[in-house]
Amino acid sequence: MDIDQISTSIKDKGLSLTKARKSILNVMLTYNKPITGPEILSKLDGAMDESTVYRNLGVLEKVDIVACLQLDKKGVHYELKNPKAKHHHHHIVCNVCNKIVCLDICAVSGILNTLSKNTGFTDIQHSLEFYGTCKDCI
Amino acid sequence: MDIDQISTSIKDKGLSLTKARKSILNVMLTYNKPITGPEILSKLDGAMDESTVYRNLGVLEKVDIVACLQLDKKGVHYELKNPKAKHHHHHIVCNVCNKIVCLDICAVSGILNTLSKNTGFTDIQHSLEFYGTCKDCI
DNA sequence: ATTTTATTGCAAGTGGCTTGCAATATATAA
DNA sequence: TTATATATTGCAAGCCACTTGCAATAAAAT
Repeated sequence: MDIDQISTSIKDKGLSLTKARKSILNVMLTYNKPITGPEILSKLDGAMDESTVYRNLGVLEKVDIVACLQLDKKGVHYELKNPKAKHHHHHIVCNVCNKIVCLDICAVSGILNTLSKNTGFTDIQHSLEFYGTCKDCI
Repeated sequence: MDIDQISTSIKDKGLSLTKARKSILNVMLTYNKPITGPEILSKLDGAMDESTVYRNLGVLEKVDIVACLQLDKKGVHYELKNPKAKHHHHHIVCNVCNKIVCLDICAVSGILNTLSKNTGFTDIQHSLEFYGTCKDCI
């Protein structure tokens, strides 16, 4: 995934391709794993106002270019969604160094029908995150 | 579970049984599902300082009397842990009315060994929450 | 090139906690 | 039971991660 693909995607969604949006997306591309708002801000190093960053994360989330995830005590993280591949995935986070690893398994989707039958809930999504100690931190 | 059981549990853990702690726990017992800090404060209606509430939630969490969970955009929630029964469980939250239902299934524990083998992480915990539309909100 | 519409920066504000500290309540020892 | 030690509380202030209103500016449409 590169900035041109994403630029195209942005225009496809009917959004303007602004300098601010390009910078934010470049930071996220370079970082290449879930990143927090404050981390983005610090990488931009004053080049852009806080409100602009958060407003853009909001619109990019709404048009499905970025996803937003809560990593328990580690707080809100944003990550680029891959428009081609299936995006649904989970993470495992090191409790010591906060390293985040994306996983390609989802053990949960199989039970959604049962869950829906048992609870009466419909249109069910889920969030599943793992925490532990990575091998560098033992 | 009642306030006397919890009081005993508090003393067992070497904590003082103060008026503040009793009030907070009573609110949580009455509410009987995950509750946020601001919700607790509002039910206490000025009877106690904010800092006292959060400090106590912190110590009660540390001694495993309450658990703290992140419900994505719904924020941090606290719930009483049941000292007798196994406490590990997950929730399903209505996106419309925010109703929270506790579940007794965990589809995930089975894969922890595989996950550990694949990632090298050890001591793995997980958080798994479901979101959807409950049948009252369709 | 000009108008329309969307986006930005600035400044101020908000919500959900957290911290330092002196006053007070609870526990322990006498 | 009272005195001393320790833990907890309220208050005031502060902090972090956003959010909002608004006028200035940039991007898109004509």
